[in-house]
Amino acid sequence: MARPSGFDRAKAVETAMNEIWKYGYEKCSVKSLSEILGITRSSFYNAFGTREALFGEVLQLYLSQSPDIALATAMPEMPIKQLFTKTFKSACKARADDVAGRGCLAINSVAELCNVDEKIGPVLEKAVLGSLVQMEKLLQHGVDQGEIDSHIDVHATALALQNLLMGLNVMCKVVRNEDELWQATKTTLAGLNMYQE
Amino acid sequence: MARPSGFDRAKAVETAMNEIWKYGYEKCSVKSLSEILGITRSSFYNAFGTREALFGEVLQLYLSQSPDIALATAMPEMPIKQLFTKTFKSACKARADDVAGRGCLAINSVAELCNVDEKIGPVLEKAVLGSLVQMEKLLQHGVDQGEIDSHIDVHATALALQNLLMGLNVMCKVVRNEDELWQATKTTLAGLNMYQE
DNA sequence: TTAGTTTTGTTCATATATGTATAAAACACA
DNA sequence: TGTGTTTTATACATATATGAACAAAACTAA
Repeated sequence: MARPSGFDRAKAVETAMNEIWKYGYEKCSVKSLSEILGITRSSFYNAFGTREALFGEVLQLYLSQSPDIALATAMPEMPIKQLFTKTFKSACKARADDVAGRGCLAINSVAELCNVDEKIGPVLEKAVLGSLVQMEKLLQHGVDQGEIDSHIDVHATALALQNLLMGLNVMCKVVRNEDELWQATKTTLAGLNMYQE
Repeated sequence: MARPSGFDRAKAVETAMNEIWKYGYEKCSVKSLSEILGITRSSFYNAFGTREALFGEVLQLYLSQSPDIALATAMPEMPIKQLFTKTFKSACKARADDVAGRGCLAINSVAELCNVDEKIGPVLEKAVLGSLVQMEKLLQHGVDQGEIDSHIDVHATALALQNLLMGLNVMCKVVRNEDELWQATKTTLAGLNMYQE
């Protein structure tokens, strides 16, 4: 028994995501976000609490549909090298396909907010380190399966792959062409002996 | 025959650089910058014209003293692989040594402003693409000298190296440890067959 | 010392920003 | 049809933001 909200909260988060993705967190004030969502600041504060809290929701939504979400699979069906190859390739495509050249919301935010914003910084850090751990797990799985050479340094290779992914997500802001993004990525993947169509 | 400035302009640019490096461009308003420089906004506008113009000067200063400036050498004395190895290693050290974890001002700005700010975006883009071209030149030089295998794809390798550099400059915001940064970098460099102590 | 020029201080104008407080409206359920 | 709860609207308070305009101060070189 309460008055229902006059707008779709889930859609609002998605709209906010696209706005923050395009312009960055700092540029998106409560005022500007409220205007784009078509609600008053009053409703904004009521629905989301703070801008920072909304960002948390936005980040979760973003991560759940980012191009590299495929790597989050607990136990992949595919061979690991194929999984990496396929995922990185589709990331290149996704980045190049974005005509606005927004890059990666998460990585943009890391660059903008890590070691700057006391609240959001650690959240982003955790996401990156989580991805790194996952890379390591996948590699170890590949080693265990006999697919990947057991002599490799799993941790170092995971760091290299994470670095490749982050680099790609910045590079794509400048290199807008899928072929070149893929050339950079494929060359590195192959060098790490992780390339397999 | 004119009243001299009451502050050191060059030092002011350096102070502004450190401020923007730490907090990012958008967070540094003319008001906050003026306060840190110890001048009035009036003097700020008089001395620098606009915030954007100041950023141009800041970027130039930053680039002239960034860890990877060594790559800008027209004709290096050192073997190319050694040059890459040494430069990337010192970049890892510089990033890890920064207790504030500011990362790279240029890359932070690329993430923040490319495809967002109409004026500054293209300037940053040009800097990145310039660096890429320089990578390619160095590689070609290495090939010409017989140091580097002539079968490599010079363009693709340059893209991979540029990607490595950009990745490192974001990674370092989260991975604050020199050893791990270097592991990531060394592994990739070695994979690209560009590692040589 | 004065004339010319630049720097600096102050004010004006307008817009944005965050967050709170209070009142009005709208709805669901009993 | 009330009643209670939440949403939405409006207002308040305060701080920041940009940039222009104009006056005052400070300096140099003739």
